[in-house]
Amino acid sequence: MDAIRVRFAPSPTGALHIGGVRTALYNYLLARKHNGTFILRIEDTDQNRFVPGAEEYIIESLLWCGLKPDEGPGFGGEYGPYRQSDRKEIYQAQVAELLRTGHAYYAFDTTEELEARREKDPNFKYDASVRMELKNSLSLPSGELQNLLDQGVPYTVRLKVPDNQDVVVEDLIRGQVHFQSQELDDKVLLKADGMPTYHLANIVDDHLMRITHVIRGEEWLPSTGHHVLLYRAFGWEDTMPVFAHLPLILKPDGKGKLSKRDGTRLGIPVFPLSWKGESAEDSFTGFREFGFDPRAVLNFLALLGWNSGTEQELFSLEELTQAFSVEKIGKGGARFDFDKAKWFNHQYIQTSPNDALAREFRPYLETKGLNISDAFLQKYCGLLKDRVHFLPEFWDAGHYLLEPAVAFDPEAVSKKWRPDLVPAMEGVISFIRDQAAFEAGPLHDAVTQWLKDQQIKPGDILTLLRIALTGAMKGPGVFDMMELLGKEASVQRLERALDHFKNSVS
RNA sequence: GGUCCGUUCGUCUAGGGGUUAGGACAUCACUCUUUCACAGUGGAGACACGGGUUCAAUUCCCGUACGGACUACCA
Repeated sequence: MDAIRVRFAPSPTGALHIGGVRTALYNYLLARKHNGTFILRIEDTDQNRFVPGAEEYIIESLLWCGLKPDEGPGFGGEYGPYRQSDRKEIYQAQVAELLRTGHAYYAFDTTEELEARREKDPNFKYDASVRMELKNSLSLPSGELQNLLDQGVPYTVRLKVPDNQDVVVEDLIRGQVHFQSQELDDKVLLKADGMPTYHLANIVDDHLMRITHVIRGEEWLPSTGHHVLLYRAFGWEDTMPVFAHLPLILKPDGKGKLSKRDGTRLGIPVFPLSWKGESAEDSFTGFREFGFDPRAVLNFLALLGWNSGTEQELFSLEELTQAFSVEKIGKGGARFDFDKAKWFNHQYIQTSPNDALAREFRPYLETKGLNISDAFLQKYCGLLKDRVHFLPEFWDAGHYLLEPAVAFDPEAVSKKWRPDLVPAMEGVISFIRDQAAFEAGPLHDAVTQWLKDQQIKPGDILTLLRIALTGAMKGPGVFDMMELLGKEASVQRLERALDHFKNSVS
């Protein structure tokens, strides 16, 4: 087989949807698996929908996920330019060819005329059945055509869909899909502004860029018949890429495909990176800012509609590459399950080295104005990572260890504190103060032995020590926390807590 | 409306003519942890429906229902 060349071809009309990231991922995986080429192409042929910053956003998103294009705007490559707005002349030349061979024709119908037509007949389709009633180079007397062109009357170029052809698409995921050409309308190929439509541009570019596989969203399946016809019209059918249409990502609840609205509505990210739009309504929190590890995002996305056929759930990008195959992509839409995404991220946090976690968490700390040493923070992250799903939770789960003062939970205190425990508490604090080895293991052994010797019920005291350190009935092991805090800070906390306990009403 | 696509536990899915229909998330219980988590064990939980084909269908075929996408000079 020839070297595989795939492309991810987003349109810079705003933030890149998470479904787009999945499409990019599958393209990337296929390319990597076969030592092929992963190409980024920017489909910016709609000047009205162009959004400044969107292209940068797309690229930053891909890079954050680790999906670096081999070719694309800013990435080099022999088949550029990779931005469709820079390829205008190419499309126009190709359209001229189609016009010459009779596979396309000029159409002078205005948007208003067509709208009026659709209003009269909701089922109106610009196709062979009505072609001759409309204003185009097929229906116009030959002199009239030249006349209009000379006058500079705006026109579009449409595909002349042939009659009675069975168009077959071999889809890697769905098998054969048939279209009857008479059901297909004469799609606009070149718009009045001289820009190509998606249909024209994607065929021309895929051909010229020697794309071997088109992996794209299911929304393109209905127009794939047109695309095949276009390859035929150009005489490129023998090198036509193989198609694979991906199932959609569905809303977490209810019906329909996942939309950006669902993100705001449910308080979950649906974009890789945060995006600031014109309005608050058009601004979103990204997976990155939510505290996701890109590896978890990729892992989650990969399994949304695809699986290896084994029971493995956790995959590195390299493992995904090895295991991936387009044929194993499912056909049905996949519901976006945020709980699963959360679980994936938890897995990555649990297995991340403490220094990496500390490095990633530090920025959150700085927003709180706290300055904590690397050593402390690394140990801290190690102690807490089992109970954290997202990076920012490192704060919620253990902030009492980072802040000087502990806020005591009155309920916990009243549940565990009894005034007759004063001597035992004073005793254990002074015992702890006398310990030379301030490491969790030895400290644990020494204290529990001491409690035993003093005939004090460990349950009474250990929980109080915990409350003293954390303010509540939660958190890492008591002696782990003491080791982290060090003797001085630990004892100080214990003494302060005891004072607090004594003053509490019990 | 038309065209096209889809349908296995609540969710993501494995499987495939004869299986106790497997796993993961979520959920519940228990164990561990003198806390909370993590982890472990166990429970509950699915082949949309109707017809064929077949000795046998969840699996193949056809319908129906339901869902979705598309139906722009947007991608």
